[in-house]
Parts: sequence; structure tokens; C-alpha cells
Amino acid sequence: MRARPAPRKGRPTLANVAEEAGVSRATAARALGDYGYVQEETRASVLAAAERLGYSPNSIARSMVTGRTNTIGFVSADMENPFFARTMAGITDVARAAGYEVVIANSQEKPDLERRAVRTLHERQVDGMIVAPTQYADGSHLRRLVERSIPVVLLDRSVRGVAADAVLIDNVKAARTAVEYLIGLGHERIGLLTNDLEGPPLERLAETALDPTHASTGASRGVGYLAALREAGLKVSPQLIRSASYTRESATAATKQLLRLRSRPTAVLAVDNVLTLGAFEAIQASGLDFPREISLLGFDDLEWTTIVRPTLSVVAQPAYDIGATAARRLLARLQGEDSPAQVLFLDTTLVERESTVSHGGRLDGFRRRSGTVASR
Amino acid sequence: MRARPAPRKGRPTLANVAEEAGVSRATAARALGDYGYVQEETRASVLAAAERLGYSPNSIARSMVTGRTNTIGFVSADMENPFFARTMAGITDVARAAGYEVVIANSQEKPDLERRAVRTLHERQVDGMIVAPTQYADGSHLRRLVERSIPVVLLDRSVRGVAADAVLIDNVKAARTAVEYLIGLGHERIGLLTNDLEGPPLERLAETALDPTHASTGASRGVGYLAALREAGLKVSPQLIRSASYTRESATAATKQLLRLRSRPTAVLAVDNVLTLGAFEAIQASGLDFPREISLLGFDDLEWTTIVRPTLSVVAQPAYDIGATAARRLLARLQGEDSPAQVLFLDTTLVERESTVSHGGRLDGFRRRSGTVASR
DNA sequence: TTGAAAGCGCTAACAT
DNA sequence: ATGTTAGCGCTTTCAA
Repeated sequence: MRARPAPRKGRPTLANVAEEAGVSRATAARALGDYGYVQEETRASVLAAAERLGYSPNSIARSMVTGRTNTIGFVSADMENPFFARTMAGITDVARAAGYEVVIANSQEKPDLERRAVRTLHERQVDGMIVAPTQYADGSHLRRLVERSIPVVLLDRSVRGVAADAVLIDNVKAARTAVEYLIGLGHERIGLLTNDLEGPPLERLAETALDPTHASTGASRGVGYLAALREAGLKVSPQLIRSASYTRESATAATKQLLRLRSRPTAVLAVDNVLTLGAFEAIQASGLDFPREISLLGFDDLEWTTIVRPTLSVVAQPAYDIGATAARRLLARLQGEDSPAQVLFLDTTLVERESTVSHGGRLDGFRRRSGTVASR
Repeated sequence: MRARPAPRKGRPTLANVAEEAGVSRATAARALGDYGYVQEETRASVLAAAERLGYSPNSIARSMVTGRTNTIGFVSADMENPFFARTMAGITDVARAAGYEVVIANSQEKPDLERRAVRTLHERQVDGMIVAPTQYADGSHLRRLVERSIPVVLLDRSVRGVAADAVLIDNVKAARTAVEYLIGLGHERIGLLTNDLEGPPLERLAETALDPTHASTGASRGVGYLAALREAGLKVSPQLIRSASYTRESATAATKQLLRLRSRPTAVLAVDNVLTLGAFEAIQASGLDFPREISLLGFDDLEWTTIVRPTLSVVAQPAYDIGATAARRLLARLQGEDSPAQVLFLDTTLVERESTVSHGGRLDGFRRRSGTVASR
């Protein structure tokens, strides 16, 4: 007796195909899976039977026995943020090319949602995970994965105590270069619009400076800001540093406060694209002569930066590449690479447009290291 | 003898937990799954054992037996398009609240990628699927799902011959209302920037008009455009209708052609957010007095519409709601609802800003049906 | 209240 | 070249 009869209901299974073709399940599997030895005409009849039945394989069952799902998970901090959307494109392209599917979960910048997403993906048996973590401080859930030797790659941000590959930009350097550029334009009172800073900004940044490679992006960019000012011998004014949450409204409000200062800044650096949008809006609403009286340097080179007026100068992050690189790291781990965790830093580019102009009679722009300064 | 010993390697399984707690697998499953009868102290000891071992359930194995994955698939046409990103947020929020996870695949507007995505998700045994289809003409892959009684909900676009729930906006009406609004402002030469029109625009639109509820969004919006012109007794000029592909560059080029016409339009309607971006750019570059000499009405109320100058009037689609509604439809089907396929139309809103002004001495704005006309 | 046992659909030895 | 068989980790009758 061969193959189980299997009650014909629900979707057809391999057993049904085997029966239909009059062969054993193993043979059917070989023909369908294109491995092992199958006689040409047997293969053909199996394929025909599969076709007739409208068979499609059950990859869940396959995963049960192989122990692999050919799926990687991506926990995005915010799917609606164009930076992460682009990042996701890089991940899915690379993964798909390698025969992996990507399951996407969204943490909405909330640590508890992130934990839940990580747990779910783990239960779903993803082969590995790329995570854009929401917080630096607590990575116990990620550490657990690493201990279980489930490959994890951190994206955009790192996490304390998690020995996993990470693909980042050098936030300190990116912000430092940005501020140096503004200083080079003659600005001396430079406002900083950042996030993630609970408590008094300066103190938080001072702490952060002690361990600059491991900190939130907002804090690290703040450290870069401070470094540039100090290096240039400029005074650091606490009131020029503002922290906002991840909403446009709060960024707008924070910028308005900045512009209302008695000695208001002549330039502002906003360290992510949401903050940048809010800052732009606030400056427009202020009635100041933009950019003559106030320069703005944003983060992330989004579509709208060239249709606003003035066009927006930005620190451009290689979002697609960050995603693609993270995916490549993960795939390497999945293929068994067993080197110590690597932290990769991708270069940012300063894109000079109209929103940053020289202050105090200086005319010339200024170019500086850290990637390229491009004009578009 | 009870439970299998199971070689202690890899992640701990239910059998390991059972062994550790000194109970059978069935009991351990009951305790962990919180069903059936388990004595309180037994439960506690199982939970403790699970905790000790760091057990986490294998939902793949569970799916094998239950036949359900508690997962729905979403095939997005373009994850980087803010419209679909927002849509996705609506889907995931609703799904998660109901205990479902969402697996996202991207078709990049390419039919073959869509087929592949649908096939993969099917093989992955998603319980149901939401699809933003790339083409109206060929829905055989979707029909196959429906035949297998795997619930499918179409989003944003419908597909010929696929009897599935669909959540759409009334594209004809949205465009008609938009054009009526422009006509009300005194415009008579109104350009249309659309997509999806292979071949001579007017003829394609004429065909489309025969079956307006079933067509691509671009074509349907074109039909609405025509309807408004005809209704107002205005001449339809083929050269005012331009079709562009899904890129900003092609939209810019198409708009430039429009503006170079001897009798150039005094207003332009762009029917999606990418086209809108390109159109905005082209108008800016044209040197025309915008909006005095040329009005622009876009689609999708994105973040940047309020920081460009002039601020952009748009037809706003309820993207989040579209996603949420589609997810609710799917969940209903998953819960066994068995009514005939429903097509739901959500209302758009005309958001009046600065980029649309009256032409030919008329001063007042004009308000019209189809959802609301809002000023923001 | 708990345990034994039978699979879910598939792959992978191991036979033949 | 093809078939038999033993599971993958879990849920779920059915007995006890």
C-alpha cells in the first residue's frame, strides 16, 4: 500500500498529487522540489497532476521539517517615516534576491510594541531579524535572541549590551560636520533641534559623550553639535538646544521657542526629517527673512526638499543602502558567518541648497570632510 | 513512559517544558495555552518550567495543526508611496487589535512581482490577503484565491472578474468634483495629468467610461475629468490630457509639455501624489506666476502640501481609513461572513489651499458636493 | 484533572 | 529511480 488516501477536502496536498500521479509522496516531493533522482516522464506526470489539482506547496509544513522559514523579520520604528520606508526597500530587495521573504512589524517608536513585535517574529520562526530599536537602554529582548543564536542586525540605532551587527551612520560625525559647515558660513549662534533627550539637554549630552558610539541618534547628533562648537571655540548656550518628540507639531513648537529667544540663533540644525519639517514650518510662520536671517539645515533628503523655497540643505543619509547593508549582514550570518559582531558606519552627505547661507558678511560656502558635500 | 525525552538542543519545545515540569505534553499545552482543565498548582509549575527554560511557542507548529496562521498578507503596490504607507498603518492597527499579524509584500507596481507575492503569501498560509492590485486586466491569480475560498480584499483598485470585497474611493466622482471646482473658479482650459493610459488618452478614456466602477484609478479619474468638462459644456482638448508613468521625472516632463502648449491650460489636475510632485516642480520651473497664471490641484494630502508656496490644494483620500476598512472587511470574512462581495466607496475631501485661484476675473471660490470641501 | 496517541503536510534518511 | 518510514512541535480527541 502506498501513500495515504487523504480525504479530498481543503487545499490539495502533496499526498493528493502523489495519488493522482500514482506515485509515492517521496517521488512527488522530488519531482516538485526538483531534487534527487526522478525519471523524466515521472516528473512530467507529477507536474501534470499538480497542475490539474491546482496544488501549491505548504511552506509551513516544509518549515516544520527543515527548521528554516526563509523569512527574515524587520521591526521598523515607523513605517510611515520615509527614511524607514526607504530602508525597508533596501532590505526587501536584497532579501528577495537571496530567496528570503521579509515580514515587517512596526513598533511606532514604542518599546513595548517593539518587544511584542520581536516576540511574535520569534514565535513565527523567522530565520533572523533586522531591528531599528526604539531605545538604547533596554535590550534584554534582543539579547535573548542573540543568546538563542538567532541572528540579529541592528539598524540606524544601537542598543546597550547587545552584541549584534549594526548598520549605522556616524551620528556624531554627521552632526559635527553639519555644524562645522554652519560655522564656516559664519554662524555663531546655532540652534539644535533634537529628540530623545529626557531631562536637561546639556547634562544628557554630557553623559552621552562618554560613550558616543552607543547612544540614541538624537543624543549622538547632539554630541556632534557640541563637539563642533567647542572645537570652534564657540560658546554653548543651553537655551539653543531644544528637544522635541517625534511629531511635527512638537518640532514646530520647539522651533518657535528658539526663534522667540532674545538672542535668537542665526542657523538651526534639525536632526531628523520630522523635526526638519516642523522647523521649516515654524521658520516660515515666524515672518523672518528665510534664509537671510535664519538658516536651516535638515536631515534626510526627501522629495519635498527641492520644491520648498528656499530649497532645503540637508544631511542626507543613505537610507536604501543602510537597509541593503543590514540585509546583507543578516544573510551572511544566516549562511553561517561566525565573526564577532560588526558595527558598520555608512557615510552621510551634506547636500547644500538654498536654506543655508552665510552670516555676517561672509560670502563663501565651506566644504568639509565626512563624506561629500554635494550641490544639487 | 511519558512524553518524548527530546534531545536538548536548539530551542526548548513543549516536550522539554513538559519533562521539566514532570507532566505530559498535553497538560503542558493546556497550561501554556490557557484552555481545558489544569489544576492551579500544575499550571504554576508548568509556567515556572517554561520560564526556567526560556520557552517560547512555535507558532508554525501550531499552525500546522490548527490550519490557521492568524496572519494576513498585504500586497502593497509601493511601500514608499506615502499613500500606501498610511494605508498600511490602518491595516496593521486593525489587524493587530484583532490578534492578527500582517505580512507585507511589495509589488512595485509590477504585475509579475504581484503574482509572485500573492503566490508566496498563499504558500505561507496567510489566512487572508489584502491586495492593492497593479492591473485591472488580469486577475487570474486573485481569482484562484477566491476559488480556494481564501478571503481577499482589494484595496484602492479593483480587478476585472474578481469577485472580492473592495475598498475604493469613487475615482470618477473625486476627479469630477475636482474639475467642477476648477471650472467654478473660472477655468476653461484644464490640463489633466494622469497615468495608466496606454495608447491615445481620449480613446482609452472613452472605453473606460463604459465601465467606470471597474478600471484603473488613473483611467477612472480621467473619466471623471471628462464628465465634468462635458457637463459644463467645455471643449475637451486631447492635448490637455497627459499620461505619465509612476515617476516624478516623467510627471515633470509631461507637465512641461502641457505648459509649452500654444494655448496652455490655466489649471492642472494631477491625479496622484507622485504626479502632483512632478507637476509642482514643473510649474515652479516654468517661470509662470504660480498660482496666478496656473492653478494646480493635486491628489493626496501629504505633509509637504502646507510648506510649499503656494500651499497646495488637493483631493485628500482617507488613506488610513481605506486600510482600516479593508482590514475590517477581511476580518469579517475570516470570521465566516458569507455575504456577496461588497464594494465600498470612501469619500474624498477637497482641501482648498493657495494653489488654486480663480481665473478670468472671478473672485469667489466654489464649493461642491462629493464629500466635503475643507479649508485648512 | 491528566495522559496517550493520532495526526497536520512535508522532507530526509534509509531501503529496495 | 522509487518507495517506506520516521519524525518536525504542536493541538486535540479519547480514555482513564
